[in-house]
Amino acid sequence: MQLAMTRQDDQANVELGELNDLLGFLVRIAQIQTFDQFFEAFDMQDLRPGEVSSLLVIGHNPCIRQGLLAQTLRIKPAQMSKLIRSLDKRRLVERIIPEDDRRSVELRLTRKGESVLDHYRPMLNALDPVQRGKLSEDENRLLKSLLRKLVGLEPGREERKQD
Amino acid sequence: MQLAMTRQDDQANVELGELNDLLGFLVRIAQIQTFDQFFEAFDMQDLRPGEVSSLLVIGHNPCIRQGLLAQTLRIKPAQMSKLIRSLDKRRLVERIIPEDDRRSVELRLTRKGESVLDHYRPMLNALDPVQRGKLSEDENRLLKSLLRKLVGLEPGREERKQD
DNA sequence: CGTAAATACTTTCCTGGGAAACAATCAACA
DNA sequence: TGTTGATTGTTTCCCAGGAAAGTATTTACG
Repeated sequence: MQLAMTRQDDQANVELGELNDLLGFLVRIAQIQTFDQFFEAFDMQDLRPGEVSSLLVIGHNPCIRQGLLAQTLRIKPAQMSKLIRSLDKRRLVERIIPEDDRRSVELRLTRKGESVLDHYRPMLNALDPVQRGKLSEDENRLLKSLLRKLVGLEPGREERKQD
Repeated sequence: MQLAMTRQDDQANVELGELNDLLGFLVRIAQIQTFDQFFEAFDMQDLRPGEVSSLLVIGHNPCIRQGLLAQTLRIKPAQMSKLIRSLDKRRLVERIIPEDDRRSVELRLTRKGESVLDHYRPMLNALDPVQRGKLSEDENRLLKSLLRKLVGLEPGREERKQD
């Protein structure tokens, strides 16, 4: 058997230059990698990242309005519309048109949605960089904290309280 | 004039739940934000992120092969093909078919490519979170360092040498 | 009340990026 | 040398996601 090494594989000595110091580039690489890992973990579950995060937020905020959900997850309203329609078709969420504003849509998890979420929730742990041996506990906590600060999100639990 | 505040704007008190602690989510938000900032800075320059990073890497690695460039930037070969074709059409890069392997393509910046790059390079600084007042110097350095570790990239300059 | 503007979501259309099939070239080896 | 298989890049086709226009409902105000 041959060494499956081609000239292409000397990726190591490509000089990245200022790219290696450009946050946007690093974030993009991290994004690709985390997405790959997601699809690896959720393989064949026909649940996509946006759907999982939508289910999570709906679960924590029953009767949240669709527009607010979209805004929270940085998903464009047009796309959220399709996404929710799909979740609705699969009976994972319930669309409620409130009487006091019939333009809007309120969202709740169905029983089925809750159980699906409970079932797949453990998989999220598999995505943890600590689990994957990429970072230490401290590094992981620090990284997330810095990212939250970068994007202007509220501090996580472990940063708010000291217990 | 009315307060442009609608019920939708109480985004602050949406409970993110475990999402707030999920690295993949934070990375996605950061990605969206850095992309927005890129397009803000490079507005109307018809240079897209992948094109800028390609130019940068080609500049630092003259005669790099197209496949290796794609692999380095995590851009799929099919897309790199179009991207390079576009840069070629605009005379920013030169495609060289080497005699010793006529399947492959070697890339160099043209004179025009170099000057375009030099001209827009300062804009990259505008994307720096320190410049934008989002992070301190130390936080920025730390964040990038952690991201590099997460994705398995070589440490940056400031981590290698201590001068 | 009635009309105009704002809001919330949806639909339509289009572009960018991915997967898979393809073409060209090179390497291996009888 | 000739044939098989691997490598490199390209083309084709398809789908997710974005922008803009459209629909329904509500609010503002004369």
